[in-house]
Amino acid sequence: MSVPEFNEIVESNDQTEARRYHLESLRELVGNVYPNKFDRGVIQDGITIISNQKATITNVVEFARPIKDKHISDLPEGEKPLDEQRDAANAELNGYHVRIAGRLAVPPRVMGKAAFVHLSDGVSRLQIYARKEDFTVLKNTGDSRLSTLDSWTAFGLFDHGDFIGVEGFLFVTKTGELSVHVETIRFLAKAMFPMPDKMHGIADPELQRRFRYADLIASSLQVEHDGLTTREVFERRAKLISGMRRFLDDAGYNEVETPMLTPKATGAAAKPFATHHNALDIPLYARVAPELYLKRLTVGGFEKVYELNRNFRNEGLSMKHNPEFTMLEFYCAYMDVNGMMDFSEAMIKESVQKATGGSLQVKYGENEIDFSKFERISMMDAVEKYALEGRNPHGNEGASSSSEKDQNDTLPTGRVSALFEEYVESKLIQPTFIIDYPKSISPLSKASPENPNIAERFELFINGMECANGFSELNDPQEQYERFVDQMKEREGGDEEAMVMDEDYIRALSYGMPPAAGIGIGIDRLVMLLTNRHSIRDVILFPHMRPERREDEK
RNA sequence: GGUCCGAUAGCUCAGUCGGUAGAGCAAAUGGCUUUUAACCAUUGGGUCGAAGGUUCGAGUCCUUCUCGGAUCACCA
Repeated sequence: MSVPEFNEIVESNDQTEARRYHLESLRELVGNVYPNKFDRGVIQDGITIISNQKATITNVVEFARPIKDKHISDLPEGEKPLDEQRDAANAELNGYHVRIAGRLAVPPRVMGKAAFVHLSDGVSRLQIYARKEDFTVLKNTGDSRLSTLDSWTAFGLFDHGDFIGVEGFLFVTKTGELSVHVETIRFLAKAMFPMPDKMHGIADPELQRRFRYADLIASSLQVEHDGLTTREVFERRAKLISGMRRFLDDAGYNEVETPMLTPKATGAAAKPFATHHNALDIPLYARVAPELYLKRLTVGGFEKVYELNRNFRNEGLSMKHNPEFTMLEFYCAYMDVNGMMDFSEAMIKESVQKATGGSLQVKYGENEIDFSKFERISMMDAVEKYALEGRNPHGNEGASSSSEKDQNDTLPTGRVSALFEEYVESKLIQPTFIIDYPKSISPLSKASPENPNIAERFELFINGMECANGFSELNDPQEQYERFVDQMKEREGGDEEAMVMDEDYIRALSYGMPPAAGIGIGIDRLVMLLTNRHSIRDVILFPHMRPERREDEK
């Protein structure tokens, strides 16, 4: 196997050569060009107010803003503050020393004997102002510092994207922008590659996903953008997930982790990834769902239990499908499907608000999705409402619609679910629970007490996408055994996705499982809705891509 | 897997009817001590995704391939 040269990875061109030259020149001036740490802080009168890890650029900007606003506020666009306003602000701001660190968010604007540049911590940016013969660069090897002349030379070797740490005092410029008047600078790390285009970021979706780090840099350095930046998408994703965790924790749920590598791929109708354990010499499968493990835990006495983690399905990729995706599954003892719909609706509403910053309405493409109300409609009624438009689902002209409900148990379920998938799903834009599923397509679900052919099961559709799936859990081991046998028959009949017999699960149910309801919520799809992203690959940091191939391997 | 679209400088993109390869940003050099998409001047930078074909001549037309996007079928 041939190992590529460093210069093949960091491709040599005029951009990288310039940066390489700057790096070597800096090494001669400051010694170690990749120092191990930099202490940050905000200091007044020699007393540290905000120290070290908390003194991000964002925190420093938030700290200084009210001080500036006291003297200069509501400045109209393009207007400069009055001299006396600025003097008053600076009289106070100059008393604060700050040590901040960040990435050069722009190429330095050097004007002969003074320079401006913005530093970014990924969220906020803060301008620094360095004046020739007015600051020094600290050496990173030894305790000494450069002469002011060498310091100015070193400053000229900083590139857009480098990391530096600076110490200085706060002030506002003539244009009213909060800035740091630099006294000392420490070089922290070099960017060998040029930064993404400041106006357009990374435009090619392949490169956005393949080089997500560069895409994230672009979203913090880009000057203007429409909608959420890539960074904001993943911040919103994190807020949704933490909102859900908090909601469940507060409701008394236990978070657990069940096996990712399982001897049997069960719990969902899906094709698994297969692997092999060498020491045990057995096949293992990446899990397709944690469902049966979580229900074993309800047998074991965890009345409320959840797992928020990845599932793996060896199926096609699409706008809505990634080989690994994140699912929240939870189970609650003594609850039925109706209680579960109530609870999960409340949970989704609250965590959507946490994610959006309070709003229950989000724009998704042409649609506005309103999370404030969730409709509930049976699959049969949905088919009548959206698909048949007056025709009856049996194909018998003249049958009245009132009699159709009574005939649910005699309907060919294949026809209903086919009609549903073909005509109804795409019309379910607003959050809608579809209820009353045919039992035959719900092998882990309990039957309705009113109708033995209907499963107490629901799926939540939003913008035509299935976002959640829940039911009253089947806890009769004998019936579960028979359902597994039926599944195995379908498997033998050629259905690769039909479930396999899980003997230990039957054994677990035979110890007694309380009545319970459960749900699985597709987190990625929910994040798509909340961030107006139309491909699941845009809400997964590192989605699956074909591996890169080098020229000599082709 | 089917269909449609795309790949040109480090980045974002033009490139007309087949006739000398272009711009902005970025880079380099010089100027500028409150700029902010800094500005002014100068300079360098190209295997036009790959291979083959048609042609006097191909970024442009044709074929095949690679990668990506959109869309359809299966999956959540």
